[in-house]
Amino acid sequence: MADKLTPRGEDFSKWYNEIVQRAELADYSPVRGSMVIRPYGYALWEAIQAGLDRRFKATGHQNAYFPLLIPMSFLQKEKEHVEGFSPELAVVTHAGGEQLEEPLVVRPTSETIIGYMYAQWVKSYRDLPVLINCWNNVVRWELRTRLFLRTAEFLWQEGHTAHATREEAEAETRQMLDVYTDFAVNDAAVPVIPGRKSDSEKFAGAVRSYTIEAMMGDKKALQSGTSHFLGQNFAKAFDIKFLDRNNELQYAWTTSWGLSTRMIGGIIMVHGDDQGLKLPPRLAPIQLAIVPIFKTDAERSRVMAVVETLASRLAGIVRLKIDTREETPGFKFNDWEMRGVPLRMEVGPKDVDKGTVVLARRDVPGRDGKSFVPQDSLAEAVPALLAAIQSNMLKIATDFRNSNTHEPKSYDEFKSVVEDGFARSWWCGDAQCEAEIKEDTKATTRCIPLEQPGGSGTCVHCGKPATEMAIFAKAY
RNA sequence: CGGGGUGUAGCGCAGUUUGGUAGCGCGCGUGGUUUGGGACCACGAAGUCGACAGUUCGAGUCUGUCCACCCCGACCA
Repeated sequence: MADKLTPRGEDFSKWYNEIVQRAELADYSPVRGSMVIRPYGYALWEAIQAGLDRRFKATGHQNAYFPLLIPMSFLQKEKEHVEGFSPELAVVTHAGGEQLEEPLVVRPTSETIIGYMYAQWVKSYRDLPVLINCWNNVVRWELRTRLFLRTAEFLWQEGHTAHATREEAEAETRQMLDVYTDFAVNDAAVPVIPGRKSDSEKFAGAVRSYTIEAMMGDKKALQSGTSHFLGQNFAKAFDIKFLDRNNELQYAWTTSWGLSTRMIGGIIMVHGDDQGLKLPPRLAPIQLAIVPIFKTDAERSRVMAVVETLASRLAGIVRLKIDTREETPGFKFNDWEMRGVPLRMEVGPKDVDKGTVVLARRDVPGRDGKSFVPQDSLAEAVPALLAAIQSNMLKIATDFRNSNTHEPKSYDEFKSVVEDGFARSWWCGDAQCEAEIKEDTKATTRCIPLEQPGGSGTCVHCGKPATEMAIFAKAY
C-alpha cells in the first residue's frame, strides 16, 4: 500500500484495477468474472441508488421486485431478444436434486417475466400506465470481464413501463433518458451525450434505444445508461392487451431503462487521477475526512477536543469521518486521496492556537488545494467548498471531453481522431457503412446525439448524403 | 473458440538453464521510538512451489497429461 499508484498515463488499465482494489471498492471473487463489492464501493452504489430512486419517484414510478429465475421459454418469445441474449445466458437445469422439466434462466434482464406479469395486470386503459422500477442483480456470461465495467453478475435498476399510446411510451423513454442525464451531470459530475443508438447497437428487442455516452480519462467511450422504446414487440410476445376507451382491444406500448454498477467504473475513469479515486461530493460516502495531528499526549487532548467540537458542529451538514488511525499524517493524506474523499480537514496544534483548520480540496492537486479556514466559519465554508468541488469536477470533465471531441474533415482525419478521442461526423445511417468503419478503425457509433446542428452533410465514410451527425469512438 | 503469457507466503516476484535443507520486497503480528505529505528499529507468524502421474537415492527445478487465471480478438450495460 505504500507504493505509488501506477500513473494513469502509463497504463490506464492497470491504474484502474489498482484504484478499485486500493480504494477498497471491490475485489475479485472466486467465481470467474464476478466481483465482491466492498463496503466503501457499496456505499457509493447506495448513493447512486438514492440519487436515481429520488428521481424515479418524482416522475411517478414505484419500486417492485420480480424473480431471479425466468422460464427458458419466455426468453424465446421475442425473436431479437432471444438472439441477442442466448449466447450469454446462465441456465439452471437442476434443482432439488432433479432435472427440471423446463430449464430456468438466471435473468439477464427482466423484460420477459415482467411482460408476462403485465399481461395479467393490464386489462383496461384504466390500468395504464404501469410505471415500475426494480433494483436487482442480473447475470450475463460475458467472455471478458473487468471490475464494475463488465462483470458476469452486476447490480442495476431496470425500469419497465407500459402505456396506452405510442406517444406516451416514447415520451416516457425520453423522460428517463433525461433523468439519467440529469443524474450523471449533476450528481456524478459526468458530462454525457444523450442520443439515439444506431440499429446495430440497439437493445435486442427494442424499436429504439437511447443512451448516455461519456468520455473516460483514456478518451474511450462508456455507455453509462440506456432507455429503450420497445414499441409493441414485447406486448405482442406476451399478450399485454387492453380495451381502450372505444372498447377496442389494443396492444400496450412498453419501455425499459437501466443504469448499472458500471456507473462506478465510469466515475473512476472520468475523475480519477494519479493520486487515486476522486469522488463527486454529491455521491461521496465520506465528504470530509478529518485528520488530527499531534506529537505529545498533551497535544493530542487539545487537538482532539477541537476535532470533536468541530465534528459535532458539522455532523448534520456533511458526511464526515474522523481518522483516528495511528499512522503518520502523510500516510493518511494519501489514503484519503486514494479513496477520493472530496475534502480533507487537518487539525494540528498550530491550528488549535490560531483557531483555524487546514482544508484540502481533492479536485486541486497537491498543496495548492490547501487553505487555512477559521474554525468559526466551517459550517458555511465546508458546504460551499463541496459545492465548488462538485462544479469544478464537472467543468474539468466537460472541458476534457470537449477538447478531445473533433469534427474531422475527411475520412483520413476521422481515422486519426478516433485513435484518441471522439469524432462527431455526418453519417448516412447505413449499417454496412457503420460495419466498415468499425472494421477499419475499431470505432463504433456511440450515439446519434439528440442535439443536432440541423441541415445536412455527406457521410464521413461513404460520402452519401447524411442528415444527422453521430459520435464515433472506441468504447468499453 | 483463435493467438500470446503466467501459476512459488495475503500481494508482487527471484530461484527452474546446470536436480541436493524454500528465498527477497511489500503487507501482517508484538514491543519500542515516531507523527504538519506515503516513518524507523528489533523480534515474529505465515508455503501440500496449480493438480496428477512418471524419471531419480533425491524434483520448485527434468518428462508427460490435465486444470486455472491473465492479456489480445470475436460478444457486451
